[in-house]
Amino acid sequence: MSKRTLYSIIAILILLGVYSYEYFLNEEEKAEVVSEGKSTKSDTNAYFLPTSTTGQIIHHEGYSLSYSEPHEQAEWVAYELKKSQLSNSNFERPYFEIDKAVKTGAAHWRNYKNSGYDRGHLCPAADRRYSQLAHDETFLTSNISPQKHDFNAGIWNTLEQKVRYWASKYDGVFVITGGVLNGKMKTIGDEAVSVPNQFYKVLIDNNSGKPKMIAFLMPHEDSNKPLYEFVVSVDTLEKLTGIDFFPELDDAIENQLEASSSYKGWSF
DNA sequence: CTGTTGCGC
DNA sequence: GCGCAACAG
Repeated sequence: MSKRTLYSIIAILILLGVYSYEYFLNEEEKAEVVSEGKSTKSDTNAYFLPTSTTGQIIHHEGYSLSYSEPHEQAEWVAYELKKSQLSNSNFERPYFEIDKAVKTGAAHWRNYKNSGYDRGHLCPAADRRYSQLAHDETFLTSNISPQKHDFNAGIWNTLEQKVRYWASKYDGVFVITGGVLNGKMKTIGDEAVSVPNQFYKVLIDNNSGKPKMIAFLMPHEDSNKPLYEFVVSVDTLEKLTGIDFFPELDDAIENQLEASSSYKGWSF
């Protein structure tokens, strides 16, 4: 091997090293931007963003949300729960933090202190256990709504567990959830965080060929009724909230699926 | 799993 | 305010 050839090889190796290093840095920067909620999630077949009635959509690494400043909480939180993301890792509960990506200023956790209400996760911590970052991110106050403890630890928890069951059974589901920010509501704390009178959840499974949907609307109180008694059509929720849940979906399919309050195809 | 409260620093 | 332990449905 000539000296010249040797130098060429060394030069190529150095260039590769520098390139890899820069690529690595870019990846880091991207992750940083996402966690600050500044980037835009690309529209994939698996990612459905509802419309925002507030004009403030924020993207985090593990979920997106639309923040309602008057009510100091999200009007919806949306995320895909893949089967591969289901995890048993048990992270320690971090402290709640103000979501700095909310330009109008997200609520402080102090509003909930001694209020008698739980800091209820909208995107459950248990749905984001595939990484420490994703898990800890669910403890931003933009992902929290005041919930009665009996409700949160009761039927709402049961529903969240059912979502994980479906994510496993159907190889992933897309989830949209929030409180109904309508009508007369009690408020808590100095910042007057609204206490929703109802909570909803909308699911779409687009992994089995033809998409299927199911929606739940629950009064803000615990119940012993079976989950399927709370199934409503997506149309009902859209009328109630003013949110268009699947604007990207083909209109014909959207109309048909959203009108249905049948839970056929969803195994309880 | 879903959470809160109390205590020491 | 943070870290940790104890407790409740």
